[in-house]
Amino acid sequence: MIDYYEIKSQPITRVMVFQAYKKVRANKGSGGVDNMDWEWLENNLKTELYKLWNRLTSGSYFPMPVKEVAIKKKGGGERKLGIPTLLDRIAQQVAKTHLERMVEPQFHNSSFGYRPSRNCHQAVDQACKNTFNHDFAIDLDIKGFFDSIDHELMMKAVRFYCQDKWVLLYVERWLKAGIVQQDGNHIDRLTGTPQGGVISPLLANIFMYVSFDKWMETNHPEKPFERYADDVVVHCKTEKQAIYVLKQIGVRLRKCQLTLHPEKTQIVNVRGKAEKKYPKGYDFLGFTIRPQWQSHW
DNA sequence: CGGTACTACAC
RNA sequence: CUUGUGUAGUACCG
Repeated sequence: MIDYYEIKSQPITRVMVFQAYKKVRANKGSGGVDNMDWEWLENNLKTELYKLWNRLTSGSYFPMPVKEVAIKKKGGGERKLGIPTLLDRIAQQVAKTHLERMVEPQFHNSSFGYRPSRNCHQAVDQACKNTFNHDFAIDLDIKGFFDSIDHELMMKAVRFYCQDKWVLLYVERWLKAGIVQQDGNHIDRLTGTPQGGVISPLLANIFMYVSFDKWMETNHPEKPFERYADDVVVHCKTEKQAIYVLKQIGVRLRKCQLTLHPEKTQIVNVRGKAEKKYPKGYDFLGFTIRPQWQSHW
């Protein structure tokens, strides 16, 4: 339990809630488990936003479970979305804006995904540059990234960068929020952050900053990399280094309860000394990167 | 500068 | 029915 006096040091204002409402509404996304739609919310806007603000500031805000929806991936698989209620998405937007302001300046320069003023072209551009003077690249991907994020480690990471009680309280509640499956069954969420949560991409970046970016900086500072969410390229000079670093990364990520995707993770030899053993190019963010040239599809 | 309506791509 | 973050483009309103 938390009381008003603990959280009023970083007050949530009604303006913040209204701005968040406008931002979330601009997506025109569908409703969550309560089936509330934008038309209804607009008709009851004053009372609903006031109620939400009041709950957020008092610490009595509890999110509803997320609505699970399976969508087809173009790769052929299935992706499980966890769709929060409209009001829960608005609440997340309030916290996301606040938390992002605190952590964003500290993020690694080689992190490109889900970040303001950054795009995949910058990541691909940097990958191309690093490919010129590094013969080997590790193209790695994390299996079920959003779904496997450990809650305790996630909270530890957030706590390190933000001490606002209300942020910590609600981030934990959003992580722990239940799931209502399409057949109507309620299940608990033990790991992961919902794919569909406004704050999830930011939480993912915080998690990977601690688990990977910062770890690379201290343990392999001479190896440049580019990270876009869970899609990473690490550059190495030699085959031996590539094998060793990949192994170390695997160990590190496992300590953070993450697993490398066995199919999508590979060592690439961009200049042909070991051309028999490794592929000589790799796909990154929709581009194919090879030694002399780069092509889109 | 603020807001709306679409489109496309990455994850 | 299908969510989210980010980027880019086009049109429009104040």
